[in-house]
Amino acid sequence: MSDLLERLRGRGWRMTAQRRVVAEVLDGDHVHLTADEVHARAVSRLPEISRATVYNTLGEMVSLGEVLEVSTDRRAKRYDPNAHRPHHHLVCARCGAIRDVHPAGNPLADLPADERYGFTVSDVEVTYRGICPTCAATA
Amino acid sequence: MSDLLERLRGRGWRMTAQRRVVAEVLDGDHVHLTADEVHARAVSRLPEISRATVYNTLGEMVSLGEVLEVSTDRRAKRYDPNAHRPHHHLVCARCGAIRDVHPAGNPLADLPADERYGFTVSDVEVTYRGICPTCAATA
DNA sequence: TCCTACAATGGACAATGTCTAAGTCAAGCG
DNA sequence: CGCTTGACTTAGACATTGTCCATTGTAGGA
Repeated sequence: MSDLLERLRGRGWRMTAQRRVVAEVLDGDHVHLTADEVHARAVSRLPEISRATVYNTLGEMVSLGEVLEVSTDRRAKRYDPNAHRPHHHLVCARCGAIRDVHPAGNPLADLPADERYGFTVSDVEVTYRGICPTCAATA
Repeated sequence: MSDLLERLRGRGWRMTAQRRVVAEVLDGDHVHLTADEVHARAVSRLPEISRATVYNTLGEMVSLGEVLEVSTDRRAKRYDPNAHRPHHHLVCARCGAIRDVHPAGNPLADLPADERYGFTVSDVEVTYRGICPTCAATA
């Protein structure tokens, strides 16, 4: 049984077949799926699930802090079930493949006070870009 | 006369009224405009300019490396004429305001070899998020 | 089992960006 | 200066991603 599903259940979520399927798809393999990819996989298990429900469910999981939204390009948002280990992302500029990475150092500390313009800075997001080995081989 | 315009001219660009207007709008004040905002401002100087031309022109300036594309949210891409000074961005989570910032340190060096998964990493993009003073005041 | 509030549905709508076919024009050339 | 030509512009259709809403369905408690 899925950890993600367990955590959601423990928060008093009303459990429905749709929500179960979305959680299972997300938790299944730790790739970073788009909402439409989640929908496609969910449909194969529960054919009548609607697109709106998938969007709603993903949005709720993000609000609950159980799933992270990742936007590495200007295309679709991606959903990352690995919300409880802070991490950043490494993206292939050619094929869009994404890996979680854990850089050393704390970029938040690297932003001096005189570069904060009075903002209350609470979060930082780091995206590394490059070419993955597969794309490099077929260059 | 605009620096940006000068640089573009020096690259053998065919100079048209439309391209001139787009370059002037971008270079005018160093905010980070969306494509549609650029279009709106361009229209006020050259009423018959089309949306497609603005998109095309911005895309060409990005390809030439004279302008940077910035995607800080899921909404529109923004265009940053400050392409020749490397920098990162600080974004207000509430109103979307963007400031250029220059953090200390080099995040590229913070990614150890065993976290690179064979990628050739060439670039890193850092987005700080927080609340700007204006939004904090009206909270 | 029945109720009721919460969830799901599907289809319209919105925002952003891309493409295409046809017309227009900048700039080099004679 | 006036052609010629191919690059540029245009308008609008189309694509993608995401949101909204009114209606229908259902989980879970009494």
